[in-house]
Amino acid sequence: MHDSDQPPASDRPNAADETWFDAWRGVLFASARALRVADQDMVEHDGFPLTWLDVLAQLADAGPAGLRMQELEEVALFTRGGLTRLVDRIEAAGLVRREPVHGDRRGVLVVLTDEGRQRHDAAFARHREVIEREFGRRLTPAQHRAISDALWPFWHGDGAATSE
Amino acid sequence: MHDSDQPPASDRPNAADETWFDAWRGVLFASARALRVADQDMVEHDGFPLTWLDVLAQLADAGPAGLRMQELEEVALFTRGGLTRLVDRIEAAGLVRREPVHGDRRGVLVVLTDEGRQRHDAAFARHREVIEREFGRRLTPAQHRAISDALWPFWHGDGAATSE
DNA sequence: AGACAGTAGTTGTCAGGACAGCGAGAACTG
DNA sequence: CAGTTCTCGCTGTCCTGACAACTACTGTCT
Repeated sequence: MHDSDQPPASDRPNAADETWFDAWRGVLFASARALRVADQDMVEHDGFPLTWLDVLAQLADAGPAGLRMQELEEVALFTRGGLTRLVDRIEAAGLVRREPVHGDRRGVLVVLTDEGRQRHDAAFARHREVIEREFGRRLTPAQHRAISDALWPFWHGDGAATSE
Repeated sequence: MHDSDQPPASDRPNAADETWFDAWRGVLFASARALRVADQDMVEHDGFPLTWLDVLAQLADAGPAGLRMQELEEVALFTRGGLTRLVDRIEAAGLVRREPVHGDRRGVLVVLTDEGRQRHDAAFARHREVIEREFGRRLTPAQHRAISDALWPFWHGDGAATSE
């Protein structure tokens, strides 16, 4: 947020100690920009926001058995709390349904409906295209590799989920 | 969000067409994780959230003349709308004050107070430390360089600010 | 079995962000 | 200089996310 007019790191090799901050800024801006565009696009074309895709994608990955609220909350990227109402909305739209858990009457199983799966598939395909356009195509394959390798630990366990 | 258990891109060089998606995921998770930790830390230690720092930092960069609401909205990273109430809160906390614009009675100039500058400096210093810990120290200098160079266009003009 | 702690999910309540509409003022036009 | 249009920031209203009770149920311990 500061020093916004400095040249890229490659132009000032003496500032090695500060380079991490430029890297951070890049990550921050790239994600903020792409997410905003992707969210707008999804609301416009699919009729629901990115948070819904987050939930639907987890359920699509989980298979036909669905997921319990608790499991869903653990794996979802955006929503840390307030999952109840989010699922309420998605259920009201008919993309998901709640079922009792066999053997635990406290629990609730969230399952994709047929329409939910279709809408997810369509939205996810479109989402990939948007991200590819807003992010992927702006970089070279070598850059993809470099970023992917460097940032891989952040989404592969590593305590990335909740806290330290 | 899918394929969450695959090895990193470096382990499956044949999937070159898909590597951008892993890079995206890395960017997404890295920023989400660091931002969440940073926001929590800031609320806890500085008493205000990251959105305030965003505003304060822009004002600190802008110099003693301050910024008009409109300019502030253009450069702020997080807040797209609703800047009025955000500035209301920051003003109520005494970190900022509104002044009339000489020669345009519609406009409002937002200026840092002395306390605002002090609080900004402290919060920003701490914020850097948190980001360095949560992001910087997890990567090598070479990786910082690679990411910084690749993602630099996203925050350096390029239409990265608001829309296409 | 009865008491007790732990777990699962929902609900109440409130703060923050999104969006549309508003009035005041400025700029442009004839 | 009157009329129109545009800009600037504020306000009303709704929607979503955060946090804290609260209910229902499970499991354990004696």
